[in-house]
Amino acid sequence: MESQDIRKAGLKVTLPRVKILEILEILEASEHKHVTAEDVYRALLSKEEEIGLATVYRVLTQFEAAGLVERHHFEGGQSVFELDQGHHHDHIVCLQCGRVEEFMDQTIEDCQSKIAKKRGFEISEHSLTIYGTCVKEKCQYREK
Amino acid sequence: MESQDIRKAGLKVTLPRVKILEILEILEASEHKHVTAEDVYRALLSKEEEIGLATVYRVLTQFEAAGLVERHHFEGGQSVFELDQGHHHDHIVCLQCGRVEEFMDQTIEDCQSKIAKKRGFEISEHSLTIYGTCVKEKCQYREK
DNA sequence: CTAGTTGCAAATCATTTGCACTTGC
DNA sequence: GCAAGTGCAAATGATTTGCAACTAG
Repeated sequence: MESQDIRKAGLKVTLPRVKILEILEILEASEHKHVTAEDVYRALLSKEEEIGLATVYRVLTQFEAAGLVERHHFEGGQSVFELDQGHHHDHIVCLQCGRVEEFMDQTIEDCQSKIAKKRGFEISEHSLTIYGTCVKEKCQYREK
Repeated sequence: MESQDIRKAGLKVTLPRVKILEILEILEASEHKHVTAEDVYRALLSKEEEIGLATVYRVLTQFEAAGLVERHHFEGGQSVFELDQGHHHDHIVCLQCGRVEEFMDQTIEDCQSKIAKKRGFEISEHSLTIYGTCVKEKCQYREK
């Protein structure tokens, strides 16, 4: 019941918010869970929902602040959002097809903590993204 | 002699290009070698150089293509440039004062290659940035 | 009822581009 | 001399904001 999450975030349970969270949850289960605000907006349109792009941006930003959603800045301008799955992970992005895979490597995490500690930095977050080209078999869908 | 680098990049040796490269070289030696296009533009203005912001953007982009300069996308919108020092490194950024330190960890690099290989990705580049707060003693200059 | 939300249009910010005017080579 | 480069103003694209009209609690 996603309305609980919205309420818990201190936000009113409104149609736009419910619909947007719904979209994100559907995408979460798909191959294509990393989306731009524009993507969400188009998904809403295709479901006949009359929700403005400005609202999509506002809601995604509020969801981010509430920890429901994560925002990433991959190469290429637009912000990319995904539902917060609770567990940290990094990304590997195919520059040809845009496909995004997730990974998490404890050795890397540990190294980062060590580096930060050695330099007297208190880590608040970090972002690691590998860009490359994925194998032909997987690199099929050429979107955008 | 920086004009050599410009010529080698297949670009005409013009005043704006020389001046911009000069600025970047001076900054390179300083504590503050990661700069926005706007920063470079202001540095030029303070040296009485009449160079337009559009040109700064154009030149930085050309320098990037030529491998003279690296462009990073830290949090906060603007692109950040630095002279290409020839050796890869990652960044650790203080969210309070904006200070940037560089680091490079072979273990992390190796892990990344391993991960990419396992997933059939051919790495073309990667970006790792740690965000945090640095120790009080170093976190002095509150710029911008 | 009323503070929080939304939609829309206009504003903003970083960056890019069109074009007439220079300037290296 | 002429292609390449520049300045400026206008265009762009992503995101944000002002504000009057709505709606959840």
